[in-house]
Amino acid sequence: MAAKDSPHEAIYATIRRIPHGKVATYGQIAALSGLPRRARLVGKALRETPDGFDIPWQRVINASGRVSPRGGLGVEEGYQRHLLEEEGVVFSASGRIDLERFGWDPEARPRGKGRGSRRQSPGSE
DNA sequence: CAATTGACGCCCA
DNA sequence: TTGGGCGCCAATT
Repeated sequence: MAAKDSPHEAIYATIRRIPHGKVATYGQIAALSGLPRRARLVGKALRETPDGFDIPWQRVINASGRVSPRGGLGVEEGYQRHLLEEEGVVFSASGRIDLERFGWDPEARPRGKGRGSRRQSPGSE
């Protein structure tokens, strides 16, 4: 395959490590991939990614906590939402996700034997 | 080489 | 809170 050490690979790798039931923003992915301000590049990379790819692209959303319109065509906007709901992610009435609860925390990522840190928010719900 | 676009992010009204 | 505008950086035409 392409022997390209493009940032694409780093982006995919970062997205792959997003835990189940959580979501990350483009800027988050970009930063973790070593691309401080290249949130758009992440989006571009994902756009190049065909449906059925082995990465949880559905967990990638924008900083607004909403799924990106993706240009309007391609897949129904409800599709991504459905996938996230299946993972346990809850959408607000406005169609937004609580990044406070479902936002992936890269700093809290257990490595090695770390067991879990639970970022449970005492929210009202 | 220059201009335009873009699965974005942040600030202001 | 929601909506609109400007900015950042790279890729594409």
